Amino acid sequence: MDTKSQLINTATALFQQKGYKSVGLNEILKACNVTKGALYHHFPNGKEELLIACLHDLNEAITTDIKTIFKENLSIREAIRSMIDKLVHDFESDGTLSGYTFSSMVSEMATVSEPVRNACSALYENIQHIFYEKLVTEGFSSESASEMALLMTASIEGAMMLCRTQKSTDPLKTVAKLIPNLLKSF
Amino acid sequence: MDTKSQLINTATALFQQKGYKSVGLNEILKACNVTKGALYHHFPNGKEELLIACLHDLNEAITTDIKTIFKENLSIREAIRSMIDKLVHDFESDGTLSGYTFSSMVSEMATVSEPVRNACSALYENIQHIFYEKLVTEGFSSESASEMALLMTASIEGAMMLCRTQKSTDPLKTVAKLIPNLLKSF
DNA sequence: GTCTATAGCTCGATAGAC
DNA sequence: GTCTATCGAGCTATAGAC
Repeated sequence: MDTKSQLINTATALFQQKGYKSVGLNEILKACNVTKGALYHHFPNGKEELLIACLHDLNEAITTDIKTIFKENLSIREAIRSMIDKLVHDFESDGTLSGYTFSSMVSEMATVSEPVRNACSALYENIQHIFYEKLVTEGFSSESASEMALLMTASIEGAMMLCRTQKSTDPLKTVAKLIPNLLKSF
Repeated sequence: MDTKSQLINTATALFQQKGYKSVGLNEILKACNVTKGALYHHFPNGKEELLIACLHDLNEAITTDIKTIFKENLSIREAIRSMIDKLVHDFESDGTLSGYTFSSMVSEMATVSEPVRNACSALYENIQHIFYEKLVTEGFSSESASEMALLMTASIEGAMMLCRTQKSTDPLKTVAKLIPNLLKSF
């Protein structure tokens, strides 16, 4: 793998685990055996540029990931369930919440850097849009679909936060169990 | 107000806005005209001890706040609505999300410091417990009530995250609108 | 209980050789 | 494109006078 991708992959994982400010450049560089000179060659604007690259990368990864799941599962109920199963499985296997979460980046940087806030905003919008489209093909009205997509995104992201504080996957499991009920309520 | 409370109040607001690591001790001290010596007199273990004090303080503030709202509003639907109205109003008036959110503290510190993670965990549990009790008095079964309390907490916290990225209060408003539907679905 | 001064460290970023 | 050496700023924390 080329140096640039290596940096992005390592940094993304570390940022998701510990947050943006908690991870120093030296830690990233050491983890993937790259030197400072190489980093600043690929990212002349330094750490923040690297973060934005990570967010763009994450955007593509998450989008294709969710789309694949949605293609393999006919109903949205099954799709959501297998999506959350994947998050739960990842969390249980490596102990870190790396999946579709970037709350650490959002809450640290959204109030501080506009470019970062925009990248995060685009990411959430993409996720919601995938949910939205699936819901519309299942017969939801445009308005209901966009509201539901928002609620699903929010409750999953919020559940990940609870998982992190509790060191448990129960919150995600509960949300997964309840989402079908929500869909019924429309 | 005494120095200690002053430090806690100022630090809490700044941590909520910018996150834990983004706020330096100097910034806090300057904002409330206190010197380093005074800080380390009240919090010998430094910044992290101050953070934990902020979380405990926030815990009490949020708990009494929500309990008051729940006393004034008979149905849980009205209570949730007026609770979220308050969050929306605060966000729109001062532009920062200071309300019942500490996601920045969670995502930065939960994986790094156990004492902080425990304080955050206790805070989420308290909030959920207040919801839970209200739901039980409204006739929900114990199991349904605790599931719903979790879903409500998660979706509200997730919605705040979306509000921050979008610089808009719409996500919170949408969630407020949908929660009654959720309650119906049980 | 509060002040100043400063230690000691890590950070992100830069310069210049190769 | 990658390396090392280094800068200057900012950080948390400490020491000691008052």
